[in-house]
Amino acid sequence: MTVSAWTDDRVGRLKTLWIEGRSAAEIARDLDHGLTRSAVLGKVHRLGLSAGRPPASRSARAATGPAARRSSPAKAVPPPRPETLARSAMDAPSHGTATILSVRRQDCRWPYGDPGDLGFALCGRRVARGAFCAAHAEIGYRPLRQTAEGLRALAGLA
DNA sequence: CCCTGATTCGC
DNA sequence: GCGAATCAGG
Repeated sequence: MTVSAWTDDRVGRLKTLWIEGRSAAEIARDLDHGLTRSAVLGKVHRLGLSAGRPPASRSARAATGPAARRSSPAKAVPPPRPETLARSAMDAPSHGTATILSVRRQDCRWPYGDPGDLGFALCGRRVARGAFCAAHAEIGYRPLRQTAEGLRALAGLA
């Protein structure tokens, strides 16, 4: 019985992880099975997840590569990119509630203010990923699109 | 050189 | 549908 490597379970996890911004290689490792990052990428594309998802950091590679080099049958060009700011980034608190002494493992460590300042604080919301809450993780961890804009919004500036 | 995603194409 | 190979790029 040759069962497809892509069981509903794995596809589900793939979607989740991909949307979270995990890299293809990382997902391949997480899903286990002999899956390679190529397999993951291939599946991602077949699922149409890469269309408008996380550009990670690579600049949109428009048309250079095997495609352009070989034939390039006018491939689908990613048209709309509506998202302007990570939603959860907007949910970030305007100041912290934890301190260096009170912060626990499950408290977001995103810093507010100058560490040498009396009012220095850490975010303190529940950790979602790594050391940060969901909103701050989006800003602090690489696979973010508009990092600069996110920080700007967070700072309350325009 | 490590890594990233993107694309193609034989299977 | 699948994924290795290959690509451009950081």
